[in-house]
Amino acid sequence: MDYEPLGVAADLVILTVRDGSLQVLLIRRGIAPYRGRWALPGGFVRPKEDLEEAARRELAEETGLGSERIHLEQVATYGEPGRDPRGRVVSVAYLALVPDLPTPVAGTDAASASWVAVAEMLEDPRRLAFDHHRILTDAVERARAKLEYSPLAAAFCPDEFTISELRGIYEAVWGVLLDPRNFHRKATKTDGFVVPVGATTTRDGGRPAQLFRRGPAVTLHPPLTRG
Amino acid sequence: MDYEPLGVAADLVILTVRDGSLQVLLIRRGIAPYRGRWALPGGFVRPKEDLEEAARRELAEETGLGSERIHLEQVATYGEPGRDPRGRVVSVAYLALVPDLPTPVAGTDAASASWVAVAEMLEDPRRLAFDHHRILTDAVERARAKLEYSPLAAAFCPDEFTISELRGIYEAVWGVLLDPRNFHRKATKTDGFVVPVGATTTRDGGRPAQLFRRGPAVTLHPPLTRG
DNA sequence: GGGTCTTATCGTCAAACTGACGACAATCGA
DNA sequence: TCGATTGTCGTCAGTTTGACGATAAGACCC
Repeated sequence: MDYEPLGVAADLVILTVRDGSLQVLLIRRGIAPYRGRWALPGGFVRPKEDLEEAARRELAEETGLGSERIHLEQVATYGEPGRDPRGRVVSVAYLALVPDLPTPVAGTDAASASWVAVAEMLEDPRRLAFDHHRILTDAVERARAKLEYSPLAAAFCPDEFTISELRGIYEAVWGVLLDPRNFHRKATKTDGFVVPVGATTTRDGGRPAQLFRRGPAVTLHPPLTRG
Repeated sequence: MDYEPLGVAADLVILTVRDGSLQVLLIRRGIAPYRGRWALPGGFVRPKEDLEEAARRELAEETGLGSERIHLEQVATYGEPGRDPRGRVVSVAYLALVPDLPTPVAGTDAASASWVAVAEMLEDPRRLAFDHHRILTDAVERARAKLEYSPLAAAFCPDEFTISELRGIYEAVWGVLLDPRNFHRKATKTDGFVVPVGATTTRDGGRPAQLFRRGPAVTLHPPLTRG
């Protein structure tokens, strides 16, 4: 076969919702290029490894999440010749949605990983290394869009959650406030979105709220609306 | 940098609507592996070439379309280690939507390219070489989904088109029949979807139909519904 | 125990949208 | 002139949305 070989990497946009805001896991680069900047976690795909396998491996390395139950999906691939000053690298970007774990970010990789507010990173393209601002933009937009027509918001929640907590996810990801009453109606009446567990919790204060689990639906008909 | 280099290719799913059916441009493979099977057009990304640039180059080679005005978007990247028996190749798949051109398929590449009904190819996974059945499935699903919430259907039409022609696109891509009256209402009343040109045509027989052009909208609110 | 605060949940109502379908308009070919 | 064909406008009932009032069920304070 006649081809010029290139480096292929998997980069991860790991999102969570903490304290009511959408956050992304980033690594502070300790070495040039882009030393001191934030970057997405990622690494090269190994010779006998599938792309998604590589992404899951990185995810586990960065978060300690034994990842089967974590939502992971491919977003896009970036291969502009000049995107990495060290050489030609094609990056396959993956989006991971994780619940707000009490787990510390146990980075086995050298650099210090931390959760950073997405809004802050999107503000200024120069806060992120390489073309990672673009990758983050695309991944966040994908997440925002998918909340509309898929039950994906539950991927940010623990196994059991209240409707308010679910609404909090939407509000954090979309950056809008939603009417609690209309949201409640929509979430509970959309077929297969959530199923009641039977128990209640008072962890949010106020009247005890029913607990729900994610339902079997794959798509939401009709979709929820942003704003 | 420490990595194992891989081959990176761009594969194309070029769709059009002809004779009321959704068709894809395929190449009959003349050499092993998968000799005699249909395959998606594609080729390796060159050392100094962007991924999309490579896709546009292939598109031009296969269709003769000087492609600026052609809709081209990335669908996904496939990199399972065993997907190409000749070696490790990572393929970035692109989706192209082209109008039904009178242009002959001027394949400069050796093999014979032709338009094939998508339904026929989706029926049996073994009619396509490599993992191209999966790629085609993903790309077609992407196209189907995007027709719902984006004005993309117009990419299948000539510059000026009638509402019926537009409806024909939806019917071919979705494989359903739509009510002409409701479709007409929806298409003309959705803000920015289509704008009237002022002229009419009788090319479909019957009463002359207004001609429209694609409008400025990027997304359709609310979306059209399949079935 | 009685207020008061907070969050959960149900209900109401008008406006918008959908899907089914009737009716009429404008052309062509016989 | 008479169908046949396709385009376009209307009507109507059922559904969904968005705004918002009202009540429920706890916690907290005195």
